[in-house]
Parts: sequence; structure tokens; C-alpha cells
Amino acid sequence: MPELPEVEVVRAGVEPAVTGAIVAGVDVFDERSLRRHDPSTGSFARLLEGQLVLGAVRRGKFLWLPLASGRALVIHLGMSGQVLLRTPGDSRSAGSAGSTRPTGVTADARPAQDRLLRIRLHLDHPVHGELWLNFVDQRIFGSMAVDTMQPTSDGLPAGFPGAARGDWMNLIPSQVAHIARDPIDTDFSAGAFFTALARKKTGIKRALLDQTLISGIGNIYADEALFDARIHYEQPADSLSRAKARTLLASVRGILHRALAEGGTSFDAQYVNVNGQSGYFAHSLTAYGRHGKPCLRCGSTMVRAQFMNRSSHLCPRCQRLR
DNA sequence: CGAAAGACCTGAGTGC
DNA sequence: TGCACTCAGGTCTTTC
Repeated sequence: MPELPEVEVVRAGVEPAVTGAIVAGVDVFDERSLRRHDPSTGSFARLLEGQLVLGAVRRGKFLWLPLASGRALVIHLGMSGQVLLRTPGDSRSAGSAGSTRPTGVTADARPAQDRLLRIRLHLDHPVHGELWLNFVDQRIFGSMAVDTMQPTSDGLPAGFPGAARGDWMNLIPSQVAHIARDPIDTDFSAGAFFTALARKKTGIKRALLDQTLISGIGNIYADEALFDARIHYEQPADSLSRAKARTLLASVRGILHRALAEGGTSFDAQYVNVNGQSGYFAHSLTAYGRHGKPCLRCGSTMVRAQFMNRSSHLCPRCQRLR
């Protein structure tokens, strides 16, 4: 379940391979992965073919590749999306259409990525040569789309652009414009976030998951941050003192930075393999999935509660509703 | 208008 | 072996 750290690993991984590359071709194997693409603006493939890729930018869980046309390829991984860079013909290259397969090997014996490959971009890079950018997604909550760009509302850089620089930095894809800055964005406004919290009567976890208030946080890191800050997930957002809100934001940032430091090691220059599941479980989690186990702080038995059709993990002693 | 609920999705895992 | 069922949850849409 890719959240901000996992998406940043993807961004950092694809950046050197896509920046300066030309999109030589596009294969759409499953139209459902284009749910966020507005066909009235043109065909997804035609808007990409021949385009020069200028960089790789991320805000929260949204990732986009600015194009020379002034548009951008927007990528969201959803629940199960992966972006995999491959060299054409590589035996590890999942999903090569019509690939030769030893007789007797059934379709079901293919790697899962083969069956779940939804979109492929053929890239031609001046240094790295021909590359495949494979979009693999089991649950199809993720998507790709070519979107128009608009100036950011605050006139500041739209997201984290890595090393590349250009006029596109202060432009944001239209479908991402409503997403708040994430807490590791240098232009993130803590004051605006606290003010927004003070106006919300809803539970603090729901507020943390509201991407229009603060972006990049999903169910896992929300549970981790609330555990770290010793706040009950149903604590009304407007009931938090300013000091408690500061503590929570510090917890969020600490956890995201720690996860980033761990996830960043999996990148291989030649072979970007971003596996959301394994990368995610590699993190040292203190709350998520630990129901039934002792709290690492006080030893009480951690519990799991139903929340918004998903789970919340907490220590009933450390995280009391006040 | 804000808040909550529902829809979208499929593979892995489980119980019978 | 196979079938029905449950679970995972990010974001957009619909409803209250």
C-alpha cells in the first residue's frame, strides 16, 4: 500500500531513467487503468507518443512526469500499483506481449506481474537507451492519465522535483491541484494545517487521511503517527491543543522520514524494482498490524478497531479518548 | 455545506 | 478439489 515514502522511492527511481527520454510508444493492456484520463482532451497514447519527458515530480501520493507539450503524465499507484523499469528483452521483464515461453508452462505459471501489467511505455533515453516503463496494478485503484497543467495556487513549486529544474516546476496537473502539500514539502504550512484541524470536528485520523488537509498519509502511517503521539484515532480534530497538534505533526514527519531512509536503499540504477508490499513490510512498524501483541511502550495488548471500512491499530492504554 | 457512506477493484487467504 | 466468502484500502462520487 504505497504511501508517501513508497511513492518517493518510485519517483527517485524513475527520475534518472525518464528525464530526457522520448516516449517512443505506448501499450495500454487494460483501459481501466486510464480511469483518471479524460478522453475528451485526446487519446492517452497519442498525447504521449513522441513527447520529451522533463522530470519526475511528487506531491503526497501523486507522481507526475512533465512533458514538453506542457501537459504531464499523472501516475497514482492506488493500493497495489507498481512502476517497474525494464530493459526490453530482459528475462525479468514481466509481461512482454507474445513472449516466448517454454512449452508446458501455463499462463498461470507466469509471474504475477505478467498478468497484472496494465500499461507499458516504451522510452528512448539518450544515455540509457531503450527502456520499458511497466505499470503493474493488481486492484486497479491506481491509474495513469495525461493531464493539463495549471499554476499552483500559491505560486510556489508544485511538489518535490528531485534534481531537475524547469519552467514546469510551478505548474501542477489539474487533477492534483486540490491535493494539499505533504508534510515533508519545504513549502508545507504547519500553521495552515493547524488552522484546518481546528475547524474539523471529525476524528483526527479521518483528518490525517484527508488529502486536502495534508497529503501523503495513508492508513498505515496514520496509525503509526497516532501511536507515536499517543492520540486516539477518534479524538475530534478540533479538540487537539496547538501543542498536541505540533506533537502529532512531528510524529508524522519523523515516521515519514524514517520510512524514506529505509525505503531509499532498495533502488538499483539498472533495475528499479519497487514492490510496495515488501518495501512496506520492511519498515519497523510499531502499531499497524500489531493487534494482540504487547505495546512497545507500556506492554498493554494492542487492539484493532473497525474504522471507515478499514482497520485502526492502537494501544488502549497509551491512546485514550479524552 | 461538511460529513459520512458507497463504489470501484482483484488476488490471497480461509473455512467447509 | 472447489466453492463461497472475507479482507486489504486510496480516492472519487453520491447521499444525507
